[in-house]
Amino acid sequence: MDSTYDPQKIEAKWQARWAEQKLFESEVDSARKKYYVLEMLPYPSGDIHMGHVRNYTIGDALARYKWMRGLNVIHPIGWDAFGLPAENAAIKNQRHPSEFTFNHIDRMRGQLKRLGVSYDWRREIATCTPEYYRWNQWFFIRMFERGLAYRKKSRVNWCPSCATVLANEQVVNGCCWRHEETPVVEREIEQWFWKITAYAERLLEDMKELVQWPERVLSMQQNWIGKSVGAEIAFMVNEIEEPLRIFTTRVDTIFGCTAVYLAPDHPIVQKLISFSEDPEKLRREADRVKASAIHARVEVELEKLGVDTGFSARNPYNGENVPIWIANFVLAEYGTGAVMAVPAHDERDFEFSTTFGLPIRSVIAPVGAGFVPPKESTVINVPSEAFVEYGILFNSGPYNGLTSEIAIERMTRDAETRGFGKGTIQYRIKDWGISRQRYWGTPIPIVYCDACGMVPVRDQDLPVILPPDVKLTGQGQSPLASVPDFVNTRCPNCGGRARRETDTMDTFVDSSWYFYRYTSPHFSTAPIDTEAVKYWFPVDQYIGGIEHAILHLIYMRFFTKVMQDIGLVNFSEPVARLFTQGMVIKDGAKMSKSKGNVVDPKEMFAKYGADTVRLYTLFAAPPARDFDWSDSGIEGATRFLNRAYRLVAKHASTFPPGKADHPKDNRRPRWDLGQLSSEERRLIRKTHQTLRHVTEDLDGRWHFNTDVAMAMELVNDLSEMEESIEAGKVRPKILKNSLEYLVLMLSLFVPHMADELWEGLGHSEPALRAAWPAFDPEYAAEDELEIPVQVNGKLRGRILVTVAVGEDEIRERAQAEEKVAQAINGRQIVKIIVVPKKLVNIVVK
RNA sequence: GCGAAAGUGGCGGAAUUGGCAGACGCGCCAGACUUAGGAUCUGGUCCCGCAAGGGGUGGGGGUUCGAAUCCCCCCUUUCGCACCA
Repeated sequence: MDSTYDPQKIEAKWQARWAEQKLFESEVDSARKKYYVLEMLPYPSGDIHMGHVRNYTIGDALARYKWMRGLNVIHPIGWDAFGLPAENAAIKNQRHPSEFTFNHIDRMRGQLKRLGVSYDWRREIATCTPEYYRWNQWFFIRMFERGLAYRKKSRVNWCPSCATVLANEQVVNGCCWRHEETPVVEREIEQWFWKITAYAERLLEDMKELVQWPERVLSMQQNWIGKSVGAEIAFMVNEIEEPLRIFTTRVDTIFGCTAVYLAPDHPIVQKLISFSEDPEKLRREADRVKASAIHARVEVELEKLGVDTGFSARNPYNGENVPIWIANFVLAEYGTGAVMAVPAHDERDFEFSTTFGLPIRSVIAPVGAGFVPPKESTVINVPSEAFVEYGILFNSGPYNGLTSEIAIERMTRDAETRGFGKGTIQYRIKDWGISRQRYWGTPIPIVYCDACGMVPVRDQDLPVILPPDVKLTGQGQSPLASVPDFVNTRCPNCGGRARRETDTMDTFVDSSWYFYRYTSPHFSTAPIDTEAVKYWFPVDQYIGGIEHAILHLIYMRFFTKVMQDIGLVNFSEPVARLFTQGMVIKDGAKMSKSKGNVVDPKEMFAKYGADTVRLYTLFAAPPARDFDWSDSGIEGATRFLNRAYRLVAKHASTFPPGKADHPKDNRRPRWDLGQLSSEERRLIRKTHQTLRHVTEDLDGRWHFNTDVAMAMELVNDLSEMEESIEAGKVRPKILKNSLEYLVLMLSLFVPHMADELWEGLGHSEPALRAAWPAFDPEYAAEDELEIPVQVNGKLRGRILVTVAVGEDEIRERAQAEEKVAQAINGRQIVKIIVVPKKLVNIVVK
């Protein structure tokens, strides 16, 4: 072993050896307990960035720890390889997207190997290969068969300059991201949807199982699904005798209804216009309201705007006629697209009514305010603001005096028995639109036949291969439509002439089930090998960025529920524990090319080595928080590694050579603390304290920065003890034991350097094959701890006590009593209460 | 506006359940070794004070022998949702 640290040499050596020894390869083994560590698969953008480094370093530390704890660990990686950037690059350079994609994968794979992450590379997948995407198509067909995949007309963002469809993310301030001057227009085209709304309730319900997910992610998902319980009530439009359904969560306020508002896009609007006395005028005004609503998607704050249609609707509860307005703030896509206006008890209605001079009628009184409801039911109050809480009903006919809760229940029931309404549940979540008018994605396996209609491709004809020769222009609709050989086909049903669907799937489909595929990446008769999934699932730990809190992490849950219904899996949630790491920022902003604050991992590997980059990444901040990169901070990390390496290497050379393989179980040498020199005691204590900290932290808290800090302290202590060690005050056996434990701990964070040192200490196998040593509570106890002493409840200073944590409380007490007796010289002790590490409470006479 | 999280030195951050605030590292200061230092090593580094001592965890109040930690009010920041009826 060299006496100085040469990361480039060491890292190349160990990466080669790990691969040679197949160190990270694992197989189903029902005799052993498994552990599935998963990190979110990267998009092959060309080079890994610091966010990747952080993500994979966290996962790697965990995987290595679980391995050393004796678990059968699966730790896979793959590529989210379809998507827009490759297609855009292809358009620009007139090359094929696969060329970019596979080039990028090769580069990034090399960089991940350079980082030394413990992946089982045999399980690598790329979602753009037919072997993978054929199963996307298989899932599509299963969805189609179950009525979960359907087609409907839907709005898309269309850039007139590009002459193509834009994803929502490509719309910037209402304009195209490539043509900042060109406003995006809406177009209606037929698109495929997956009925995730059918699973809304289960997605909510099963959150109960996700006890190890961050609260933040769950509340974001809950918000996104947006369940609200309410009622649909039909008002009758008097002039055309047609019912108009509104949705409300507050049917108890309906006696305070003074108008009905329609969304500008509500279907009945056109009808009202045509029946209007002055259709031209109403149309003009309706268009004006509509235009302001569209404008609102760009603006932050929308000024409320509306127009009275001149029509009126009958409130079924009290027979009262109220005007029908078109209002710009009513959403067509939520509920029924029509709402009742209760200005006294809704802030938006209140604002609208005061602006347009509509009447305001209170019908709910605050509970317990000593409020006496007015006897006259015609009284119109004019409050200064909307009262939106639940309360007691008045001015509400037969429902007067009821609480809101009871009234909602009873009024909903009455609506049902009298036939003008019903209780309903609304969700904010919408069906998942999966069609993309793009080339670089999974072809949708549907054929259109004039005779048979929409027919799914037969399973045995999958995959529908993405044709390689396509002229990508970025203009017009789906590129696949321009390939006659692809489009023209035979109907799977009748054999007649037919056309293929030319849209491709959203890439979120790819990432919704990729982690199943890792367990049997080459399985050829089904998307997954159910035996392998049975063994490896659920994912024990999933690690990734918070930016996927909603889309990916909901789609993934949805997919698993569908798979459960198909009978592919026998559980409903795929991920037991989720961890969302913070972002990597520099100079106060997220690293990005446009900001010019990017730190390239490649350069860091070349300058410092992978271990230094890993150590710094873990040390600079707890993984859950954002991490602010500092160029001088990493210098500290490399300094530490140099020091640690030299220290261990120097001592290692003094130990007699010989076979000294670490035991496969976690037995450890034991010493009688009383027989040791104080230096030996100090070293053993520090070592076991560090071990305890690191062990407990990896088992749950995940503040790896403090683990690294503890390891630094241990190295600092060893340096300070250098003279005593040279003077022979610490026996080699004890010193070597401490150094070994130090190296095993370091192997989680800086595996290459640790393996080099581990070998230097006489071990023939990598540290990963060693058992994680158990800390000894007695050794890990604080030595001579200073503890506050209270006498009769008053603080009386501090004493030094030896406290053992855990097991033997008697010993703690005996020692404490003796010392305390000395401390309070001679007074009679009635009672002593010892709280280890915290407080000695003494009662004296 | 609603919801969530967070406010600790010059900086990143420590302080498992209330118990020595500032671990560990960066930076800075001084020194050693050096032709040299952006290498390495040693010492110092919350504030006031020569010192004894006192003050100090966004601000104000409270509970407690004891509060960065628990409770109430206020301020600030970040993130998510933003007319969802």
